[in-house]
Amino acid sequence: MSGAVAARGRIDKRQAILDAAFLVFAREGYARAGVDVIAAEAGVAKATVYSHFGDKETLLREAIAASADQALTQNLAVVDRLTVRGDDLRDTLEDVGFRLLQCYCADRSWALRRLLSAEINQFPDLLDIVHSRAAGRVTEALADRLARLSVAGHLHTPDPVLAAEQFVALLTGSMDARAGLGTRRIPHAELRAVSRAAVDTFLKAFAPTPRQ
Amino acid sequence: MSGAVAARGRIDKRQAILDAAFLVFAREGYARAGVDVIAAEAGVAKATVYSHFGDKETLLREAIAASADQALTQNLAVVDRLTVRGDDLRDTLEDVGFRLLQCYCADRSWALRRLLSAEINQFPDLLDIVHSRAAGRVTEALADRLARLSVAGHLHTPDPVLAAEQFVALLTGSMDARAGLGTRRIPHAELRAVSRAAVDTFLKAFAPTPRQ
DNA sequence: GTTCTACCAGACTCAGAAGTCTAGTTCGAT
DNA sequence: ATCGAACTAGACTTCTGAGTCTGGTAGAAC
Repeated sequence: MSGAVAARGRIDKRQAILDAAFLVFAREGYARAGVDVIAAEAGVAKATVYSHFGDKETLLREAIAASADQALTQNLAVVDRLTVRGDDLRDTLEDVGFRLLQCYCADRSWALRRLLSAEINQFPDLLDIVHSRAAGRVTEALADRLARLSVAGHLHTPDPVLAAEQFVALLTGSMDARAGLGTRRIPHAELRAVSRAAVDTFLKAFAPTPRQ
Repeated sequence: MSGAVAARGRIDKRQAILDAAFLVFAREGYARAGVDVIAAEAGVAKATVYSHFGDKETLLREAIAASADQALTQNLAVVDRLTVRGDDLRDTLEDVGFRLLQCYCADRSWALRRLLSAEINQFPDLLDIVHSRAAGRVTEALADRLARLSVAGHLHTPDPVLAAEQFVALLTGSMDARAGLGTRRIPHAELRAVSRAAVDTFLKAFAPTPRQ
């Protein structure tokens, strides 16, 4: 007699609540979001939400932390592809750039950044939650890869951290305007073009031999 | 007997309300912000706010529009400094970059971007209000200047719009992380360093003679 | 079978805030 | 002097939403 929703058993209600909470918080903002709406969206009673998380504020923090963890995982998986294979470095960079842009432009990524911007004044600790779990580490990991490429002679980056920052900047710098803060959908072809342009400029600045 | 506040007469209550509204909206977010708080901050009765703007939503739009206008003016004034004088182009670019960063990192700028991010889902038209008045036009104006510099032989930018986008990206790309979305204060020296690094990379990519 | 735990549906309390209304005040113009 | 427009202080209505509580159900452990 159990409905399709409850069929999975009693486990991972928690995860369902976190997902629904992030969705609703992102859509409506913290203040407008109703806990009853979140509960309904998660297919759960309001009291269950409170028994799991205590109050709305805690729910926000946990939902954001979970979302940041998820984003970090995806980003690191992309950065891991940046290895010195037999292929052309330019192609590899363009591919990694494109995939990073896909991560950056995912709905959940925009939602996370918007939500963070929105609530940073009320909950300053959200910054640390997200930064320790996502933003900072990606640049760091990227810097590691660039440093390796430098050592191997494929790049010339005296300051790998700066190079990583600028690579990410060239990729994502124009996306806020292009994507209307996530309200406009961007075609893959445009992401490829942006990545190509970014790699173009990046390699002009950091190619090992100052040729051409 | 009139207090110092009311001494200026009945005029420009409107502007005081707009300023206070932006301040409070930015600090608390649209939903949390109380119209009575805004009125108090503006040194005005709540009824006066309603007689001027009708409702809270209109007040938000007008406050954001006014703030965007202000930001645009400041940014354009900076871009106007990008001319081909006798000086070194690098110095000029670094100066313009530094000043653009100062605009970007002004409290009101962070507040505007955060507020826009926060309310973009509830009020999608805010995007057009701000974009038509600010973000888009700055890159445009910058592209014009870069095109001129190209024609004069000081730069090599086949696509001035792309070059302008990338210049801005190199400048501002790392500021979100550095400034903690505007919660951390950034020393001038760091802004100068970021500008120098950006111009470095920019010139490597777009200098007219592919020398060195 | 009993019991314990997690859950559900919904009623309930309480606080805060939008927007309205009233009565009185100040200022400029005629 | 007086009239009208803009303003003030604050009471008032109404609604929304956080968090609590109650009574009842389902499944798992024993």
